[in-house]
Amino acid sequence: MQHSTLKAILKKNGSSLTRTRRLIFDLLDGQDPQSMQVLISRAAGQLDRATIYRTIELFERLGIVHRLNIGWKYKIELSDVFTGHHHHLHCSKCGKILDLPSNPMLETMIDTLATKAEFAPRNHILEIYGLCPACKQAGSK
Amino acid sequence: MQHSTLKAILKKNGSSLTRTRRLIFDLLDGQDPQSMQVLISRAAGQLDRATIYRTIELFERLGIVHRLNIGWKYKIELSDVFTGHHHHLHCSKCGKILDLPSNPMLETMIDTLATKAEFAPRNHILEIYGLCPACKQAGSK
DNA sequence: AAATTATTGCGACAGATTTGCAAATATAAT
DNA sequence: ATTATATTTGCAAATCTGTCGCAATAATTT
Ligand SMILES: [Mn+2]
Ligand SMILES: [Mn+2]
Ligand SMILES: [Zn+2]
Ligand SMILES: [Zn+2]
Repeated sequence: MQHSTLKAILKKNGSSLTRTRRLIFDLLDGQDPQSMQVLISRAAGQLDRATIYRTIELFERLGIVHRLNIGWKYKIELSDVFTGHHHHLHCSKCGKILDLPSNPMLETMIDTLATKAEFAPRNHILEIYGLCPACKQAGSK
Repeated sequence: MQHSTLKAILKKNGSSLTRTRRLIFDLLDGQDPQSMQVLISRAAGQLDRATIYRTIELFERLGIVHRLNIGWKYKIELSDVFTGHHHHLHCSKCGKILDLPSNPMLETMIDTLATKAEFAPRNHILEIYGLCPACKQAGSK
């Protein structure tokens, strides 16, 4: 639904919005973070593996997506530009990843702490691990 | 310098502190987070690749080390037990990784926000990206 | 010391990511 | 619209990363 923004970002960097790129964007839009393997299999028959890697690399370079590490592997999700800034709650039991909307107090505190350390913060990633509501329930029976 | 703590953790889990394990621990002690490739090359001639992977896996399982997300790779550092809980400031320019000591207010706020979302937080990772003091200076000349 | 158990090295291997290059597409110039 | 130019994609091969089975070594127990 944000193809115009996507196109603008690409154009600004001298690239164009091709069928391939729209397809990959759509695979990510509105979904949980996706692994490369899932993206590759969802695009099977339409796109080559190498193209997907190259496109994700391009998207990351232009700030369209970013990578999240999940244990050993990583997953891809659209960047804050498309989703709004948020953090993640990772359930250690069922593996689900929930979004935690950003909180102004928290954001301010993070920037303040970094600044006090003479650092110039630009952005950050906060991943919280624990039990999701469902698994927390199940555990306390 | 914390070989006794290391030995205790290993013993508690039915493993022993071998020369190999002490060597890998020492490669991590006091250093910035290390990539597997660096660990492997630093131990070249002394330890096999497979042994290093197996040892890091063991260390992680026992909470001796943990993995850190750096872009789409990861690096290893000693866990909070040895370093104290802290976060990281990543310089986007020179690549340096600085430690940011944990702050009680921040920790509380993170746990509170997760709890409000019906989640049971156990731990978290906060990585801040931006410019380190040196690069910030250089940029504003 | 002998027996038992844990640890390590050494291939071989499977999966993930990258690369070179030719074919296909898109964009710019007649 | 056609031709020239630059970008993008697919395909196959190469490389890198992490894993596994198994025999050799080292540590622990009897
Ligand atoms: Mn998200
Ligand atoms: Mn650190
Ligand atoms: Zn869960
Ligand atoms: Zn720097």
